[in-house]
Amino acid sequence: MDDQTRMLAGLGGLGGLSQADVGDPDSVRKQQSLGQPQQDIGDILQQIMAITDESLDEAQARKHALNCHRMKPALFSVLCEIKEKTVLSIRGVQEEDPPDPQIMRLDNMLLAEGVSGPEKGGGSAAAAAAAAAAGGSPNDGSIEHSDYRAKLAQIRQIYHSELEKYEQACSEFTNHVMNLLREQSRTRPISPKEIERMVAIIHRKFSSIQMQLKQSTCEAVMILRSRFLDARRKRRNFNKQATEVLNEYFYSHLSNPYPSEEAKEELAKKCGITVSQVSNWFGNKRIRYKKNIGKFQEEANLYAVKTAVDAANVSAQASQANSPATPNSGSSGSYTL
DNA sequence: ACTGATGATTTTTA
DNA sequence: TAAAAATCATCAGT
Repeated sequence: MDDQTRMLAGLGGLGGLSQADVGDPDSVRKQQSLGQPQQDIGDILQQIMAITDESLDEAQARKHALNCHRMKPALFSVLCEIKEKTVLSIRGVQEEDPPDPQIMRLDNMLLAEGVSGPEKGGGSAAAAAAAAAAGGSPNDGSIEHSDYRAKLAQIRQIYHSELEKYEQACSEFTNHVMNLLREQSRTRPISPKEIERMVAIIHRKFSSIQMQLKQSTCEAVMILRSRFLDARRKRRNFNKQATEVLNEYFYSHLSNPYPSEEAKEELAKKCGITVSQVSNWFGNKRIRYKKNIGKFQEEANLYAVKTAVDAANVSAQASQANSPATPNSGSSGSYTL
């Protein structure tokens, strides 16, 4: 409303000015050339207002007539220019969209899990790598992991089909809108920039939908992981010999049961476990021993005897080397009490 | 099913 | 930052 009145006022002012310089011999011609379009504009506006009351066919015909009007291109460019200067300069400024950190995080995770990576090959390779990393001992685990892999593949398949569906819908919709806008841009001042902007808006909407999909996929994978790969859920006790080695070290260093990094490495090697597992074991052992020394007394005595026997064994063997005539050179088992 | 043992993880502390 | 402490989740014997 306000715009309209202002525009009319502006036009009136223009007319007043041109009427003011009467001395100019060109003024008559000017007035004619200005007056003629003004009248045309009025006609055109009236025609436009009338369109709503007419049938579609008629409207179409009129539209065509308008399109063919000699003033149309000029008016159109003016409209475009005005629009460019008002709307776009106001709203089209904050165009930069930084890559959403959240969606990047999700993408990275899905890639790491082998869900969104390259086709089958990458996925199975990742799964195999995960299986190899998780399965410390080669004998067990392959059955559980095949289950895990199957479930992961299922998630992967759902994810991809959904993603494809969204992508297809997005491009379909974008094409539709673009065609519509292009069609309309012949009669309405729509710049390519605006079409671009619209496409960007559509893409943003669809990508937010995609993010939801990614998020739920991530959740599913996490649940699957915690169900199958969380070490606590498939804990295996160390074998007897390993715990024996660890206990031997622990009780023979009872005054300072803190193996150095090198000692841990050696113990890990001896027991067929990792260094961090050795650290865990000593952490658990220290706190549990301290909490209830009485409970561990028997075990402590046992290992004290064992180490003493071993020492004796070693010295015996040493002395045996000195006097090879000594009988009963048998296994350490014969010394156990 | 119940329960103590045990390996792993998380939180607290020095 | 490593160790202590608390806690979790499963194992394994009954």
